[in-house]
Amino acid sequence: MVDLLRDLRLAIAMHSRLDLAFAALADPTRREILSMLLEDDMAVTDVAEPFEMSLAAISKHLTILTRAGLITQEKRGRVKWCKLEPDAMREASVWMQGFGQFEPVNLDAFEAYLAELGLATDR
Amino acid sequence: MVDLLRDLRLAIAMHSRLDLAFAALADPTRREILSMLLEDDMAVTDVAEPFEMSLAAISKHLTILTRAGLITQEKRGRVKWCKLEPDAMREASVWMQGFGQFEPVNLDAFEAYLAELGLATDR
DNA sequence: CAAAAGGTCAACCATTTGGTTGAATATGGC
DNA sequence: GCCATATTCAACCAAATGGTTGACCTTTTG
Repeated sequence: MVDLLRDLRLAIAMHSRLDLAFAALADPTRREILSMLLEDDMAVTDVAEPFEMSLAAISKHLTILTRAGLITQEKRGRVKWCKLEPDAMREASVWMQGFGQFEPVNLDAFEAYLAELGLATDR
Repeated sequence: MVDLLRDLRLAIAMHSRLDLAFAALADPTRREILSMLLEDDMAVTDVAEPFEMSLAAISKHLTILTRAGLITQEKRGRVKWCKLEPDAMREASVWMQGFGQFEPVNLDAFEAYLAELGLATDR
């Protein structure tokens, strides 16, 4: 009975974590931000720079990414640094891989994909 | 120049396709439906049966999954069959795998994960 | 100390989302 | 032909989302 409740809680928690991750990934601005952070950690202002929306909007996006566990933010002085947290994507990735065995993807393919995106990610 | 436009269109299309896929995956009901379809193709009514929401609501969820390309629907007689389309998840999976090399996930792990979900997916 | 820089907060707004209900549109069975 | 079954459509609703602006707080710099 206790186990049942624990499993239920776990299931609910799992659901909501996947909810947060996928919902965070559903927005192109946020995916773009993640791509940027792939290259290096960045300050909030620098993350915002290439976008045409307000700093406040980007700040919100970063909060959503943080709550989803996809990035972490650490304040040093007056600057808040954003850091990619690739582990958080693993859970979602595991969930997805249950649907057909995708052959392990090599980085080359991913880079080719990024290159193909071109304008959108080329920075 | 033509190539530039083509790439731009491609980038936009790519974005929206990923948007649709991730947004579709962000809802627990829809993920649950995908899990169900993992076992077998199902009619809309049968998909709706375990859920506590209206048939119309499930019908909408199925439309969203279809537009995201995650399932296909084929009408035979008065019954509309829903079929998992695992390939559609590959693109999103590829995108995600760019963020850290996840070791190839074995099915056992996924089944263990499903088992752990227990109540939510045990049918 | 005063001013500038880095971020967030709060209030607001339009749009989208996820659900409902009741009517409508096939299709199948008797 | 008629009724039940399978599914969608349309109108509606509450809540969430993604954006804005202006005020605010904190830290650095001159």
